[in-house]
Amino acid sequence: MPELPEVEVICQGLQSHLLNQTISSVYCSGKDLRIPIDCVALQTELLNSAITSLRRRAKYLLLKTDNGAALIIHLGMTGNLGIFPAGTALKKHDHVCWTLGNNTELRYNDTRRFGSIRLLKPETSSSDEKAFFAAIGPEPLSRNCSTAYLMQRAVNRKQSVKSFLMDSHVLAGVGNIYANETLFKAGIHPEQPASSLSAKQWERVLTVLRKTLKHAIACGGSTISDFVNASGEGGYFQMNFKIYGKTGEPCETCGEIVQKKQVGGRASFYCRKCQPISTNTCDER
DNA sequence: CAAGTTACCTGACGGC
DNA sequence: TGCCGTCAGGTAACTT
Repeated sequence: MPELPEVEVICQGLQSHLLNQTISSVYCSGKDLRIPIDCVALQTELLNSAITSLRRRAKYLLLKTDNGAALIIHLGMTGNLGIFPAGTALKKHDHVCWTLGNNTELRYNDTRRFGSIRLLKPETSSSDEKAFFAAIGPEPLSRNCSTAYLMQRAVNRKQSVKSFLMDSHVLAGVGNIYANETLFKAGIHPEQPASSLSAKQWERVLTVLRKTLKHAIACGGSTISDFVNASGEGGYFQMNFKIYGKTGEPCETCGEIVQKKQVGGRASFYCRKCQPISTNTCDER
């Protein structure tokens, strides 16, 4: 479910509920996520420490406590974090629950268990954090992501531009929905090789991507099936989808029927007229 | 080494 | 009603 905008919305929504709260107990369902959960370690490292910060990097949430420990949380496809009154009934697929000092609980719910919760111990959390995030590409909304950077990374890459945009080692936080939307608005076919885009096209991709991500964050993210923010409210950016999930419908721009095709193993939606497969070799480069 | 494929897991949906 | 196949927002290990 969650791509950069959804994780950002959750992060912002949780801030006021979590900051300065002391963790008084930790519950685990016993089922593992994508990586095993060490419940004993979660208890020993976090108990009676206070949450000092929460921020997003890529699709990860980084939560730090005053004893120097940290959690790196990923929501996978169906993960979510929410605040609930302490003691109320757990829901199906609630896998980790942190009781906080103000009589509330932070709960991690994840139907498919594709998410992950990594615990960084106080002694090594700083270097572990750096190492973990070093492998991930720059934030598309930050200044250190530029047209020049994307062009340079795309040199000699025969891979489709869509897979390239979704590669977390290249760019942080871009998933299937926003890759589809961005390429539609930029007028670029998802299967065009990354190395074949002109400077002008890369500029358009980055501009459109940033605009789309910001718009989605402002809308509270996209709700497909079950996404909700920390207060249990869905986002409404899905109302603004131009191409994602529109198979068989007329293109909003030109009326051509929207196509669906697997690209890099992921469902890809595009308009044949608005996103022509360009074999531009030298003219625009 | 780059790029494509598969596995991880549950649930919703459509066809029969 | 139910059984079966297909599909789903992500990531990383594996294969080619």
